[in-house]
Amino acid sequence: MTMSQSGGRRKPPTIHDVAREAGVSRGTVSRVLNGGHYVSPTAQEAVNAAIRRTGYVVNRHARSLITGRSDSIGFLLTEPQERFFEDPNFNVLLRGCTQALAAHDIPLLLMLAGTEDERRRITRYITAGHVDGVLLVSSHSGDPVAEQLREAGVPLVMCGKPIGVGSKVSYVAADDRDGARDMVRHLVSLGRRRIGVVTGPLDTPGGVERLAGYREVLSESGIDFDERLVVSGDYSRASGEAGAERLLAQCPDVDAVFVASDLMAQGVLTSLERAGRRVPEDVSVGGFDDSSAALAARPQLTTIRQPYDRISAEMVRVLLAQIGGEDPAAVILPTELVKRQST
Amino acid sequence: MTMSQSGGRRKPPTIHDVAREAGVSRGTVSRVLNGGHYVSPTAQEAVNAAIRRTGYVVNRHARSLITGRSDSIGFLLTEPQERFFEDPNFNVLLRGCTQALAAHDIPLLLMLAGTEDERRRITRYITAGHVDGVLLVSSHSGDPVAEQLREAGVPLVMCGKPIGVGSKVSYVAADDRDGARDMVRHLVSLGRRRIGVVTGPLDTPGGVERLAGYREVLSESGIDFDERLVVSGDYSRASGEAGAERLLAQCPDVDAVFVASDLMAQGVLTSLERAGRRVPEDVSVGGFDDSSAALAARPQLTTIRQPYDRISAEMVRVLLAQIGGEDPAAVILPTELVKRQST
DNA sequence: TTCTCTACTGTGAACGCTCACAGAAGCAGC
DNA sequence: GCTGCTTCTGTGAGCGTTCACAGTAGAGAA
Repeated sequence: MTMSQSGGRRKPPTIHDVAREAGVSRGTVSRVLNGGHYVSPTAQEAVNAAIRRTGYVVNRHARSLITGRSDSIGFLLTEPQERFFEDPNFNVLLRGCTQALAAHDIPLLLMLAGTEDERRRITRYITAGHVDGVLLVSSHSGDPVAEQLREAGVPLVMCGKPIGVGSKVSYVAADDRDGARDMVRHLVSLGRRRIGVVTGPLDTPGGVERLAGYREVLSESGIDFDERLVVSGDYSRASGEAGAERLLAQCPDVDAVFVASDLMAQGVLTSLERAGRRVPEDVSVGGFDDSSAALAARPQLTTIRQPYDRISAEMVRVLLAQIGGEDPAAVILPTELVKRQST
Repeated sequence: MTMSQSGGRRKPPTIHDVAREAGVSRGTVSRVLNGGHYVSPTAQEAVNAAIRRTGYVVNRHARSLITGRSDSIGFLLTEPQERFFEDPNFNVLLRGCTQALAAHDIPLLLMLAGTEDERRRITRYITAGHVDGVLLVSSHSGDPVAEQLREAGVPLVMCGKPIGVGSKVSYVAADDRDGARDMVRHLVSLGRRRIGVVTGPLDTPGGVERLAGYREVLSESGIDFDERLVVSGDYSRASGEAGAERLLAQCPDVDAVFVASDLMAQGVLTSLERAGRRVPEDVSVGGFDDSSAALAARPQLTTIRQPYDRISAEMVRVLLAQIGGEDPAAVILPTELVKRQST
């Protein structure tokens, strides 16, 4: 631990120093560092002891120079910054990914593409090979970035099912349709019959699937579909508020609302309160995500839990597999109904 | 643009290829890449053309290997993950820092230290020299990480004034005391006299300063200080809610509350509503931060705007200066009163 | 002329690592 | 004995840069 002497930074020990200290060659030290195959137990131990004594840490740049890997991955978010500021789901995902990557000793480079310029700059950075792979979060449908990265041969995993990209890109998503079914069945079981829905963007698979689940349950329950009960939003709180207002105007007899995100559901609660409707007595409200917004809402939201911890872990797993040469893969994870006060 | 051919990744062009293409030597290309001093206009142009033609991008690892710099910086957040999930201020800061760094073509490594183990792992990573400097966000007072990094000689800038660390560490902060004064003066100007306060953690300078500003205005306004009007929180929504409850129990005649963060103010609003107090008619509520929580709250919060865009820009500026050899610096930025519906 | 100075250019030597290869040692089978 | 195989180890080369240094050319001064 001679390293942590206060003051300036002295020159750190190299693999050479460790080799000398352990009485072996550079090659042997390198082999120990990279899995320890074809190394005698004696040498193994001597090297490990030398590493501890010298405080050696590998120089990642020297390694990368020769291996061609950067041993770092990018987390790319192509959303307007307002959404990043508002939606806590990103933070959960971000945290999950850093954690999963940390287990592999891989740093995460944060890339926020709020504007077109930034998108271009970041795409150039990535295709230049400065990261080994990319975790891409983008609900934004017409987003060309996925296609560009795929074409450039950059390993890529998306969060949520992509649209308009061939089957060649990996993704990890929750089972949107099934989650929606669970929620709407729950609302039906409470005796609700005039169930409104605030959808996500209908040019994204997530938005479409959640609406599809809603319709399925209506028909299996013998409830007629009424298109005036359907309004669409963009996952933002404001769009939830506006959506609920339209809903109330079109169908004053609405007795439940299935909202495609917790954040929009917060907005729905605001509108309902302003309109004098009590939740859950007059109107039941169901959210989607189980983000911190669900707990922050008054009343606390009944919602569909997306397993973000598993989603992020799977994203990392699939990405690393792909970097290791495996084919792209799609992973769908189950959701869960969480009952709270709003229904 | 021969690079972006679909399919596998071919070997990228090196500085050597560019040199050959431009009819100059490696050294000249390198000089052009690094500022272009001592290069003739002719050579300059030839090199730039060759770079464009070949699609050359510098290999950062090779550069780092020789310069000893990593040309990347770490954004370290030592907070429990619940806070990261709940508080949008982190996102604003994160966005600002990535943006400011992007202008220098420096990637940001995200480091989230939610647990003690992670803190250790990350500290080891940083002191190993894998980043050139660290942007540290930590309200957590007894946090040893700043001192450790300082001792290891790692360039460091903190967000918010640090406690318990010598004057040797840089920081950028908003003028907490002045902001608090503005808010409390505003409440006084509305005729409020029984002004409660929900403080931040009192083992942090931010928490202490905002309380100090409150007391100063009371005394300049000839209002007696009543310690039953003071409760302390930890910046979380829940602590705001609990704080307001205690406040109402201790001083039912409270007619205004100055809350040291917007998130806590949201909690305060919840408690006041439950207690049947109207905001702003019965009780005025003032927040602090001007985060997205202030706009999400009902009614929208009057608050003190912290200039997060400038804070992040200054953090990056100071950090880069320090990496360049300058001494640590402290920067205090002015705040601004933003009037909305809650007062 | 010759010398000095400035502006520019090329070259070899690193930087710290991994990888391929060559070799050594031990052991079995003929 | 030789051959082949396995397990282990050391060595040289090279990854793509930058940096220090040596050198060249041209201008101006002595």
